[in-house]
Amino acid sequence: MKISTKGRYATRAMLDLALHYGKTPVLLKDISARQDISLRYLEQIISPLIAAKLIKSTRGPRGGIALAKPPRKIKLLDIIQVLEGPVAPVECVENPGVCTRAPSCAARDVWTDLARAMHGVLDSTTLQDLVERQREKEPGKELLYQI
Amino acid sequence: MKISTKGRYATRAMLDLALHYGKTPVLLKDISARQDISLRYLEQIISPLIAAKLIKSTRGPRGGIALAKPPRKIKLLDIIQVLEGPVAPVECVENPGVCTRAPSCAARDVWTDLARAMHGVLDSTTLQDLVERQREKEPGKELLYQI
DNA sequence: CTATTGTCCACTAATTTTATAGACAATATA
DNA sequence: TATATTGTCTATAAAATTAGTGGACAATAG
Repeated sequence: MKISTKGRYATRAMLDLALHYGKTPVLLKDISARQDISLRYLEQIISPLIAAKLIKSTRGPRGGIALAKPPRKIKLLDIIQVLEGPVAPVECVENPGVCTRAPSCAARDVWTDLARAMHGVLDSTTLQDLVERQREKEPGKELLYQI
Repeated sequence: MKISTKGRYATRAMLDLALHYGKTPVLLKDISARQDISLRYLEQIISPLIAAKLIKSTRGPRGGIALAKPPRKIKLLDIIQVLEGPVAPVECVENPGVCTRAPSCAARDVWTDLARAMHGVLDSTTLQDLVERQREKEPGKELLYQI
């Protein structure tokens, strides 16, 4: 019942980008260092986020990556779905065809309730919410990044 | 973000037992057949449920297994926790020590919210609830089992 | 031209999941 | 008390997924 490192790292990387929103692009190398994620692995996590148009990238000197939209417009659900696939505890919730018992399965009802509850949280939390929580937790810390 | 077959099979097996609550013990072999779970694998799923005192078992002829308490007293959360461990999307929710950033990690707050939402559903659903839903879905079906 | 920065694809290691197999223990009942 | 019936324990293995590495390549600012 765990989220994988890809989903977790993606969330941290996106929060990192949100904290730098509106400034110059952020280097993968810097996210890698700040978030303790190997540069090579981080690439694989960023790539689908670019494909999903949540991140835009610029190559070459003074390049880097940045959020493609304001933090207020990006939900956690958007991020998690890109890296983890559909948010549901079992496949039959989204795709009843995978199990012949689905139509008469009471257990499946619970998995559906569970999926709804998870969506409720992830769909109502934006990167902006995380930015605000982060700034409460570490006031002043951001100056380090602005030098 | 999926629950494993152990958690799913355990839920189905427990619902099967709940549907037979108050009658003679149920054979592992019969659950295996009805729920399409290999007998050998089912054993491994039942065993921790016995250790957790959710199921009691009787060996020998006319033996079998049965719920240790009424379906109304068994929450889905009890079952899932036995087979899947703590219900949380990441380990740092339950055990902040595993990650040095935990105290100042805004992402962790979301995982905590998510864990709370999941608990909310699983803690408020009992086997009796599932029994009732199942009987609505398949009225009459149980006669097959009572012969 | 060249240093800088991101992109793509293949591969490998580690871990977890999903089982299978065999020997064993308890007990009802004939 | 012999025997068929039923659950129990431990080891092993196949398959899938997760997590991570590595090398060559592409774009671009200055």
